[in-house]
Amino acid sequence: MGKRSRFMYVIDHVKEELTTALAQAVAKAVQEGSLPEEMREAQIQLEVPREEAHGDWATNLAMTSARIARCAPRKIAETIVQNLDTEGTFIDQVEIAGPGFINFRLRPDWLLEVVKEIEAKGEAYGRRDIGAGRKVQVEFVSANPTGPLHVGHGRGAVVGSVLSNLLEAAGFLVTREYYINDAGNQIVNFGLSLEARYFQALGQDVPVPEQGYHGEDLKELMAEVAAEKGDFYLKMDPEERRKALTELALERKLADIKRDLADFGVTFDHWFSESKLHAEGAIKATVQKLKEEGSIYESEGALWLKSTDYGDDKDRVVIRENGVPTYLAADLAYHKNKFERGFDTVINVWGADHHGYIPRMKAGVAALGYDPDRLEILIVQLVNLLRDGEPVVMSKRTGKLVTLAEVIEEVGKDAARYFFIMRSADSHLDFDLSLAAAHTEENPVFYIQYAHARISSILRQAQELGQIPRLLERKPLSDVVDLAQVNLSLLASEVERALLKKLAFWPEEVAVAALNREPHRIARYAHDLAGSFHSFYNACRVITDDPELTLARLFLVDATGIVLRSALGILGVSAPDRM
RNA sequence: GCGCCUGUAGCUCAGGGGAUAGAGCAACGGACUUCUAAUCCGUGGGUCGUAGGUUCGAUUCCUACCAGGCGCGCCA
Repeated sequence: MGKRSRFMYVIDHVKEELTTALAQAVAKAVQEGSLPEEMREAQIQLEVPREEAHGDWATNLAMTSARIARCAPRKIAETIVQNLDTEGTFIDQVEIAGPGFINFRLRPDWLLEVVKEIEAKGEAYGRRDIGAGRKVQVEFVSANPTGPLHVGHGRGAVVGSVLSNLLEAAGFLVTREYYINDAGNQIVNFGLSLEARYFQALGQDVPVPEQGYHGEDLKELMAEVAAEKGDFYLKMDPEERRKALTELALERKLADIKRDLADFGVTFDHWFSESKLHAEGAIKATVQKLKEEGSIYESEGALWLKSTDYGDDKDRVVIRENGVPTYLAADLAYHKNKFERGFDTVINVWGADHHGYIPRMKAGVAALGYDPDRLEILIVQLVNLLRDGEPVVMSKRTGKLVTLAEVIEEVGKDAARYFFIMRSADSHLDFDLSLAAAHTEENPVFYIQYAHARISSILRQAQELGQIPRLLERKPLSDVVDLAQVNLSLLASEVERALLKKLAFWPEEVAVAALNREPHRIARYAHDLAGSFHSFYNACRVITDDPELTLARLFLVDATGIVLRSALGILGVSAPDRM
């Protein structure tokens, strides 16, 4: 039952039964001549009706095929229903309603299978093989190492990290990558800024260049360097000096970034250096390849990519008049490198301020001979930082933003991660620091975590009272209690069934979220599941003097805990045992 | 001017070609001798930005317009 494949769940089994039954009914009706031949082509769509009264599942098949069958929807529905064979399936009742919906009600025991499945699979319940082992690279954050991470980077970091976890759960082989922009013009400016700060630290009045980096962090860093090394760099050749200072600063800034991200639960498999592309001649090779493809021309002394051939609205410079490659050139070399590494799909998580860059990047990939659909770009809208409902803008004259480290410090890792992922990526996010930091009331993170703490608490008490044997932390209850001896059909109340149904849909949720690249769905699911659990908790006492009922409910509680941990695990939010 | 995102309850947002549009917060009224009240139950609250179009059916898709955000470099 639902166990044909490792990744086929009760929910999939039910959907398949419905689809098969409908398809066979249509085929039979066509054969009898009561429906026209064209009906065989009809697509079968299943949906979960909003209204409980409309059953567990419904299909609009009769309505969508009314035109093709040249017949009134309700008439078609009747014909289909007459030919429906539900023998041996979970389908219990079928009715025609409204303009021609066919509504299905399932046998109540289908939900009990879900408990068995969750107990059998543990936290693997919900895993999918829709990725089928295909290799996906997710590139995210990739903030310039010339300054600290700020709040804006936080959202991209969480979206990328949760999306990666989600894709892994869906059966993709995921590589998480950070592209370090440690070359090019900005690094020249970075070096000049460092040099100026260094001189300043030694008491010389040298201004930071207009185009340079004015942040306090560099001032502090160079003050440290001056304190450690004194005037060591002063006597060096200026070019050597800037190079040395740049290398030292990049190393330290990158270490800071890695630490901040690690504190945020964000890790990477690869840190990819742009400078490596320059050093290895990859940029030259990429431009050469584009030339061979006929996508490069010369004009005004520069080399241009004919990106308009691939849908961009203007052509783009790749090699400047002065011979220096543009950022785009490096990025094209980088993406060529990605595809050469064998990724089937490459996903870039970008801030909304970079969305204008998409057409030229896609064009470049196409010009290099790769299918541009293999490059997906997930745009994450910008974050409005608030405190008590009031905007928190620039903090100082230099335009210094609130750093990610400060936010984590103020609201904690779990709350920060949840707030960054709770809205869809294309919605502009209001992040209210005071709300996220609130350890009481209206904080959704604690609402979810509290549900998990309650679950742990119940299981703890059941053990202390001797209702169940000692259980290893976070192991399924079925490890110590024989589930076959438990009467799960006692889980029959409305709240219990609502909770079971929520659990049944977890694999479906993982699939939909992964396919649509919508990690925020997992946050919503976790919140909904916690809500279903809280309602159950308040309506049903778990530990009672009725051992049979107690055991059945303990399994429901345990199964909820397992799924809640899976969802929180994907979100990278902790699941506490007490609060 | 052109492009991308957004416009849904007082606020923040889900949802989505279907049957009576949802959640959280805020407001109001209830529930702790019982496994954690960081919880639950109930009430009120909506021309789904505006106008057209496609469709058996549009809040959802298309077009135009209005409003907000972001972007339109031989910057990254």
